Amino acid sequence: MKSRTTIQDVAKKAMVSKVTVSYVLNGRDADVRISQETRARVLQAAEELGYRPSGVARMLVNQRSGTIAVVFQYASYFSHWSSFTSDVMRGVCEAAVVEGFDLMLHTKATETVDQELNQLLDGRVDGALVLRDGNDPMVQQLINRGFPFVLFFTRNYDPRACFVDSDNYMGGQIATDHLIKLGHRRIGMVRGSHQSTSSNDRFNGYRDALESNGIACREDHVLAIPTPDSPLGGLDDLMARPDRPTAFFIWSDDVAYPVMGRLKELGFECPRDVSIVGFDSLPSSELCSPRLTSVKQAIEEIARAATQMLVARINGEDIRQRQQIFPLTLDIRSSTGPAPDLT
Amino acid sequence: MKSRTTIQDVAKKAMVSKVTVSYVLNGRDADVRISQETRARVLQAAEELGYRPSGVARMLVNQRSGTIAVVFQYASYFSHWSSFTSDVMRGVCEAAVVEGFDLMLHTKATETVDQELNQLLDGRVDGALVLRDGNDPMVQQLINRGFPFVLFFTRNYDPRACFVDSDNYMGGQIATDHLIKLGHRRIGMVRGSHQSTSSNDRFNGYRDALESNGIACREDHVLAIPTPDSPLGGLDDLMARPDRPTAFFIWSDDVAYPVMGRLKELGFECPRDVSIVGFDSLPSSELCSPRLTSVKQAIEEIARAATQMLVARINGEDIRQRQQIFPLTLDIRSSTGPAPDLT
DNA sequence: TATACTTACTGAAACGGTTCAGCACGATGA
DNA sequence: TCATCGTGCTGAACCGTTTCAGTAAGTATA
Repeated sequence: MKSRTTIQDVAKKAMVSKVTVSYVLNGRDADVRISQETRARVLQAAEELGYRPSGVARMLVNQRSGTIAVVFQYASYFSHWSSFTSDVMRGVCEAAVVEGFDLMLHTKATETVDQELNQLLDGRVDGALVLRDGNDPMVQQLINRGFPFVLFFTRNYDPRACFVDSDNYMGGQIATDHLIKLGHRRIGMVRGSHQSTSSNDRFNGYRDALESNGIACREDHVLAIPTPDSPLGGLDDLMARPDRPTAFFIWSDDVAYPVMGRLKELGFECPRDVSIVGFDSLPSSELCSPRLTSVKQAIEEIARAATQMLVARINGEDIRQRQQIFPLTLDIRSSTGPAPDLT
Repeated sequence: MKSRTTIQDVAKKAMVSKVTVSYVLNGRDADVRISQETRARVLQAAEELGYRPSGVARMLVNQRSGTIAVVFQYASYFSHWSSFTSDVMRGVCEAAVVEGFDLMLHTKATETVDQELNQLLDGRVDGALVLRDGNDPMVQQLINRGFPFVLFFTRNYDPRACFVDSDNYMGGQIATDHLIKLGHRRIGMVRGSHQSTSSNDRFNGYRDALESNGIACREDHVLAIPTPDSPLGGLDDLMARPDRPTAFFIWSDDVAYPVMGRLKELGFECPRDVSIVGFDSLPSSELCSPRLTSVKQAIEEIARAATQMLVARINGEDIRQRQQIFPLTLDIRSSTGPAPDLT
């Protein structure tokens, strides 16, 4: 295991001090003047030795790593690396390249919050993009420490926190409005976790859309997302009732697919008997049959915005707005249609 | 910008030397004995100051970062962060967590190979998982430098190189065999780049399967994957001919979808008029209509295996086998059926 | 001929840890 | 009483850079 070529090696070969090598290689012509001959000698020595400066040593002295961390939820019912995550990463990568930052991934299922914090605070990253729930204990710790981070796809209203999120409330509204306009009056929802802000916001949007149209929001038409324990449990019962929903607004496309599958098995044709609106507008929603109407988040844009906001924080710039909320749009496809006549 | 709490601060507060702090915090009881009182004092001081050791300083002295890089192709017709990439990352993350390594992402579109190398060789990572084509100039550089890395989903037969790959040749074979067994004799292919080993292997498997069944491989039945410039150009012409293929083996599912779409527009029903076999068996292939028969790679497994191999290399273990090749399977769905009678 | 100003370069300290060798002290054994 | 040993701790060197303050020599200015 031969050890790395250091700046000292280059210095010796070029018969100058390592300081000179540093100045030449970093092109700091403004600060220190180096003669052309010396410069050439240094450059050649570096070239011949195949010298690569140690980023680690640099980080240590500069107190800056030029790297940002992306922190994911480490466990969830859905896979970490779904299409959603892909879009997120694309946005983050793009923005990071532009801003000149490298990326670290923190999806590690460490034992304790403390261990996770060690990872983030050990100087290897200048800041973090956090895709955890805004109430995660770790988030509070980061706030208290004054560590530069930006939440995305979630919220935390602490005045010291920054976040970029979709307008989930609006998402619930436009999905529900669309169904109401199609004549549906009994609109069910398959909702996400009660712990998650996004989930609650979507639900509130759904409820308010109903109520502002004079439709009562019925608890018994709201189902929880399936888990390994209770996979679509309530759906069969609900659809067996005479006052069954004629449409569903569903937490996410990933959940909408199996729901559509189950409804078909139960003999309901979509959209003739029941309409479905999903959330995320995954690429697959264009391929499935019927093509799924779905609320679309500007995932890449949000990811880019969050990255830019983080970089601004790292650079100590004044953040004009610490909260950014992006509007949502509805991709109308063929899984939604006029309400059936059930009289 | 208050500077970080250092080991020195803890030492002062606990009234010991920083060496003692280091020993206590690292639990090096075997090497150096510390009294219970001192230990307690140090621990408390560290706790009260909220001390987090600098990973950077550690890396510098240990000459080891506990981090591996994942290097992606920086440009391609397909999106970086497709479902394929998701699966790859899931496998890599899992294995990295188990092995105790952190992850850096290198998808950066740097100007030159040299700049990219700087990134990898600057000591921030102990090794790299490389998802570039095996002939990428960067790969050769890494080999020459003796940098620990493992290629995956591609190959390089240099004896100093390590790789983990799918048996693409076999993939081409089983896809084609399946079609032949269904009675197809005129089987087209939409092939990938001529530069990529995987692509050539798949093609060779396809060709050999044909020929070992007494069917000539016809150049005019082989199309290139669509690019922004020539989107599915040759397909229309090919299908207009009387000796058109009755089946296609297609480079990837991502390409298969638009091909299926176009065939439908041209009035061909799948699988009645034409059968399609894709490659990757994406989740969407279960959702699209008809459900797409597709060759499946053990993506996560390969990613895990590559990660483990890399860690072994980093740890200086003797690598038993520097090449691992994983078999492929065929997910038979409804896009393939008996050959139509075209007489 | 003394003074100031460039030019070209360098020594030493710092960044925040780890490791090695060694030291002071009290207890033990001969 | 002296050598030996174990215990508990520390000084100094080191990892590979950058930065600050300075120095020595040559050149222009007065």
